[in-house]
Order: sequence, then C-alpha cells, then structure tokens
Amino acid sequence: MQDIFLYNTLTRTKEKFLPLVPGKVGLYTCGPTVYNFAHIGNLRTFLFEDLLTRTLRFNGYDVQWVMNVTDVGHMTSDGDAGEDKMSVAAQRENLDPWSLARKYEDAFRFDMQRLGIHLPDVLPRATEHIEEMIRLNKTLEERGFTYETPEGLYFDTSKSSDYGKLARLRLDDQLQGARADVNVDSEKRNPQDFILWFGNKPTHIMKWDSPWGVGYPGWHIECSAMSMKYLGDTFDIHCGGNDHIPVHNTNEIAQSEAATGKTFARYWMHAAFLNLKNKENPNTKLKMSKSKGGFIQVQTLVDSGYDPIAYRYLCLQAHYRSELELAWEWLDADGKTGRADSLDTAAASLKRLYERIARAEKDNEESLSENSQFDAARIEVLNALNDDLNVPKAVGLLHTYASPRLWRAFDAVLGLDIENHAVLPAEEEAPAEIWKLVEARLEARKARDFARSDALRDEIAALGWEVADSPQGPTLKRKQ
RNA sequence: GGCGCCGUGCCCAAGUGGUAAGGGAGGGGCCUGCAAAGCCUUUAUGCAGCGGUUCGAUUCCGCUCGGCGCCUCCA
Repeated sequence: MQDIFLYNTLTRTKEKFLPLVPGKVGLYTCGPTVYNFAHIGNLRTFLFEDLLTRTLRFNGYDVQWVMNVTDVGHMTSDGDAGEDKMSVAAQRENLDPWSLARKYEDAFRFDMQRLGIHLPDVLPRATEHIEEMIRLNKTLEERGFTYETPEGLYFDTSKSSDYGKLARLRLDDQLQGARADVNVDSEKRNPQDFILWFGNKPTHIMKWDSPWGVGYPGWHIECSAMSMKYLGDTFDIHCGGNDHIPVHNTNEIAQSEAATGKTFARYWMHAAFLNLKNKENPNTKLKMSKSKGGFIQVQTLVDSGYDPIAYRYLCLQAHYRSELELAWEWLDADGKTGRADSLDTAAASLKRLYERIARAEKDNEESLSENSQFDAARIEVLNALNDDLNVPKAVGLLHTYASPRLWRAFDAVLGLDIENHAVLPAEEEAPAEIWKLVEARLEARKARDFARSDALRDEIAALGWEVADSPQGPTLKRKQ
C-alpha cells in the first residue's frame, strides 16, 4: 500500500496517514442543513470529501463514510433565539418541517448525484438520533461539564482543559459578540460556552421531551452523538468546511472528549471556500450563504446551460485548501441563470478531453502501451493524489501523459464519468434528400463553383445538418 | 483586538532552496476554395513590493501593500 499524507488541522502539518485499524477508515463529515437547496459552495466541500473517499478506496482502504443530515435546530437568524430555520422555511413553503426536510434531503441527494459525488455510506438524520443526543448530554451532566440556565443546558468550556486546541483559540482575546447579529446570553458563565439543549420551547414545532425541558438539541451535539454511534468514540478522519474550525468542530471535540475521555477524531481536514465574485461590481463580494438567499445551486448551473460535471472539473483544478474564486455574472434580474469565464473554460476543456479520449481509443492510440510505462505513470499520479489530495497536479499529469488508459484508471477517483461521456457523436444516417444535396455540392466543388457549393452548405444547414469535408469525402452530422 | 489564509503569465491554477506543471485564451504554422476539427509550435530571466539569510530564493525570515475567512448554529 502506498503512503498517504494528509494535512491535519490539529497539527497544521501534513502527516502520514495511519488508520486506527489497518486497512479501514472511519470518516465523518459535516453534512447539509436541509431547509433549503445546497449551493455550489457547500457542494465544493462535499466534493472534496468525495475525492478523499475515492482516493482512500483507490488505495485499497475499506472506508466507512458517515455524513449527518441536519434537519432540526437552526434558528431563523443568529440573533433570534426563538424559531428555527426549519420552521420558518416550512411556513414559507406551506409544508410541515418534516416534509420540508425530506424535500430538501431528496434535492441534496439529487445534486450530489448530478455532481458525480458518491453518497456517503450512512446519512443519519438528526431528528432520528434525539435519544443518542440526550444520552450524551446526560453523560456530560454526570461528569460535571454542564450547567443550566433558563435557555437550556450549557457546556461549561472552562471545565475542558484544552478547549480551542483545534482552532488554537486564545480565549482572552476573543471578542464576545464580535458579530452584531448574534445575541449574547448573559446567563452564560463563559463567553464560549455553548448550548447542548434548548429547554422551555413548548411552542416549537420540532420539540422533544428531555431532562432539561421540552425543546430541541443544540447544533453541535448531533455530530458528536452520530459520529460516535456509527464510528466509535475515536475514529480516523473528520472533515468539514474551514469555517467550522473555531466553533462547531471545536465544540464537537470539547463535548466528545469530555464525555469519553478519549481522543475524538484523529485527523481533521478542512476545505476552503468557493468565493463568488460579482462581475459587474467587483468590489461587492457576494457571500455564498444559504440564510441570505440568492445563491448558485446545481439547478442554476443546469439552467445556465452548464453540465454540472463541468463544475466538478473546475473544482478538480484547484487544491481543496485553496480558495476558489468564481466570477459569476447573473444574466437575469431574478437570478435564475448566469455565466462564469472559468466555468466556460472548464466546460470547453472537459469536452475536448472527452473527444480526445474517444478518438484516441477509436484509432487505437495509446501513449502508455507498455505496461511498465503505464505502471510508472500510474504510481506518479497516485503519489500526487496521496500527497494531501493534490488533484490539480494529478490532472496536470494526466493531461501530460494523454493516455486514455490512464484517464480511465483514475476516473475512479476523479469521477468525470469518462465511461459515458468519452463517446464520439453517434453516426446518424442522414435522409436521402440531404445526401442528394451533398452530392450536388460535391459536383459544384469539382466544378469549382464555390458560390453554389456554399449555397448548398447553407441549404443543408437550414435542414439541420452540418457537412464537413474530409479526405475520405464529405461527412454529415446533426447540427447541435 | 485575536486566530488563520492568500497574492505565480491575458484568465484559472500546480509547484520547488538550484532555476517556473497543467487547462483555457491569444500568436504563428501544417491542412484547407470556404468552414470545422485535428496536429505542430509559441507566450513569465519571472512568481505583489522592499529588505535579510544563503554559493544560490519564487520557495526560508522580517517588514510593507493588497485581498479574504473566522471569533457562538455560514461548507
């Protein structure tokens, strides 16, 4: 087995990956909140996780990938301690929160599929793990890590000796309420204490009984409860967007390690953001945010004429720890369609790639026909992937080798669906009357009557066919 | 105030203490009546700026400028 090196946020270094159990990997990744569609920024992170999983599997690991589905517990805005986002969206769409969650969970699965992202092995829903969360909170309570306020049950971060180790927080220098949209609960003992259970929420639609009153779970606890349920108290890799480092993941570690006394996740990997640039107004940064609306989703790409795989290919060309800028230009006022240069480029490049592979295979051209050459190239590309998922380098190498065989081998990781895309356009037989025009044009060309030849080309085009001259004679194909 | 990230050709983007992958786009060429495709070739003495360390820095260190993320429920 080849060595794999991964950048671990805990140590801020690339480390050799050694799983807990040889040959097996337990992977947990923070999943979607399902009160709205996922946007392509969210999906960039899931795509990174897909690439990680595929790379590990390519190396022969047996990977168990768990991703939570958050279908409860988010507030309307960060300053609102009352309603959750599920309820508000439910009212907006005239659906009960449960149906709403299923609707967007289905949409999430569909979008994942459209981007060629393999679904995780387990997609546990928060609402189906309330028991586990309550049990975990009880454990924390028994171990003396909690206290109650009228708002609910809190985790006391001062009881955790190494709180903030992931983010390397210096707690004294953290500004409480640095964000104006977050209100501060004055009953908290320490600014960074976080809620484990919201009690006293009897009017809430999604609510459950608990030792701390009727209410619903705090946001962080679901990830601890579900990851430990499916992967054990200690597991190998935990992933997420890098915005989760200071708060969400930090709190996951605090509560999990407080409850078990063991290391939670051993390797932490975080994906950088996709940033949206506003083309007309470069000074205005568009924030890819679900709660603020107006974001680009997979359907937006489709409606704009892009194959979602082109977006995947674009993402493959940037390292997961680098921010990726997308200069998106909306084409219509209601924000349904748009375009981006980098996506145009990616789409064009991908189309040519498919054609090259298909043509090379048809003509039996293989640059790495010797097995020894192939094996050496394969190791080289694999080493790029195993070096902290350097997919851009791997793609560069694949382009350089230009070997259909190598492309196909690594499509198991890249997921460009070469199998179904690298096909020459079907040779559709044109009707006899079209061929008559082609014959006539051939005659005209022989007679060097190019005016007539061009007129016939136009006539053929008007009937929906494109004629191309080749050394073997004219060929016809359907106009696209 | 704190934590952290980034600045590589027209665009996107790898990379390295020893002299800049790859993808697009553009230029030139082959082919071609035209068109399209294909193929070949070409484009950074340079990696924000200024210092320092070094035989040698784009790569390490410092400062400056510029951009960005997070600091309690945004991937």
